[in-house]
Amino acid sequence: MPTILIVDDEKDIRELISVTLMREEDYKLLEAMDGLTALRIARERRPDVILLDLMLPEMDGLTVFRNLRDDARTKFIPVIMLTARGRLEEKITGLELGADDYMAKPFSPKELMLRVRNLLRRANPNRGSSVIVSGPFSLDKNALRLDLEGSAIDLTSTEFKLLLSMIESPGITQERGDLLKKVWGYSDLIQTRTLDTHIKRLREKLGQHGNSIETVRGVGYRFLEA
Amino acid sequence: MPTILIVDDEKDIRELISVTLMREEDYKLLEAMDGLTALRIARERRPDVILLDLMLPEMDGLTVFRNLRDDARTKFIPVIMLTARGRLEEKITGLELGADDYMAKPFSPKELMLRVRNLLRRANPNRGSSVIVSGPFSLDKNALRLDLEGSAIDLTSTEFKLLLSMIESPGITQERGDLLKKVWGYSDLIQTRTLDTHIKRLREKLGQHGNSIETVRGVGYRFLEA
DNA sequence: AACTGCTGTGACAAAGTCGTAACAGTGGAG
DNA sequence: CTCCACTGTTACGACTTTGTCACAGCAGTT
Repeated sequence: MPTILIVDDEKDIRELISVTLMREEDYKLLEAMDGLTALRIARERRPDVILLDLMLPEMDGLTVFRNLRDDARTKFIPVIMLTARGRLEEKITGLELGADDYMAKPFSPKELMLRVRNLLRRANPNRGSSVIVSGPFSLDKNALRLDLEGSAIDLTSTEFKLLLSMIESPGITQERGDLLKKVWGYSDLIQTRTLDTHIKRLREKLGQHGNSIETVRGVGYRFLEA
Repeated sequence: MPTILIVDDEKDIRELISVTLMREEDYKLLEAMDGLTALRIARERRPDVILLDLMLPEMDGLTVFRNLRDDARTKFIPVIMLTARGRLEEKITGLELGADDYMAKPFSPKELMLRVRNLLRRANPNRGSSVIVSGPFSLDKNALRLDLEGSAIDLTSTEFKLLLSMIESPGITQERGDLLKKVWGYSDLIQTRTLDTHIKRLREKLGQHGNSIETVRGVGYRFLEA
């Protein structure tokens, strides 16, 4: 079910949107009333679409938007900006910054529906399954890249496969034999330090998060859940 | 039969929920009216799902929830939070803390049914099976780790296997020969002090709970049930 | 009390495991 | 071709785990 995050400090608007959306399709709705909360929710729940009002207390909408785009976890979530009719400058700035759509209040329910559906349709195929997220880690299978707290870390393909194998089942210990088979295609029996070496290289690249990879002596390694 | 714990101080709500749930499926229901009782029941009976109202006398729902998550015995029990409609902050906090679902009162019976069934389906297969619990002990097969009253104790793989062999049938005496066969693969006849040595090391690591392992002179050892 | 068989304990050596550095082979990019 | 990042392998030190032994202590019996 698609998840939609609504960011607006006016309760009426939030309810109007909820009602409008829910009338025709099944969505999961999240709501935030201020920018900081919105950013937090966006990072943690990773909605499929964000409806972002530009008039917010404290942190204004454009700033929220920039923050969304600067963080790997939320970089690709489509955003529809909302604002009072006629504030042309904001509109221009917003679209310049890369907002995916823009709506002036008051908007018609039908229009809202259409825009949301539109974004959902075009947004999903690209990403979704190719990005795996766990805590501050975000693995992009296509780019073979790891984003850690927003900054990119290049991994070699072996390192990537290794990390992926562990991160796919966080908290579960992967036995040495299993990892060797999965990543290298070796049979279980083999006696080698290759695995250890690559674990070491991974830990180095993960920096302070290196200890997310835990050694389970006599068994293997496991990735700690966030 | 799945067990469900209802935590709410309003009798009406508890009854409403009971009636709703029992109408369609067979559940075993437990009830608690305050946080402390809820925690105790949760630890002792280990329900499959907990319905937790956030408005409770004395200890509030979020605190109860944190306590549930901090204790290895209840860490993985899915929780559905209940609260009066519109208390958005609580909802956000709850979900942030890792609540598995959330419902605003008043809720429709059908919705309740669906969410409970949903959680039951998805909760157990993944994680449940790897953790074995007995009294204050909680063995995590994945981490080869023992949680004793919430704090972690590292065990070597031999110690782990040994403890597991005994804890799987609490109260039943395991003969020396059986343990040697199970843990070490030795034949029964062998004469060795190895078993005793490892029992000793286990008792040491268990600290004050070391006497949960009882010697049955001339036969073997047994793990006392809580 | 003395005896006897079983258990607990501390010490130790052997085996096993892990992390690390160094090195060499490989293949692709320029 | 040359360079270089990537990879697998080896050697080695540090540390942990394990099994064994000798012996002290204990429980139940006589």
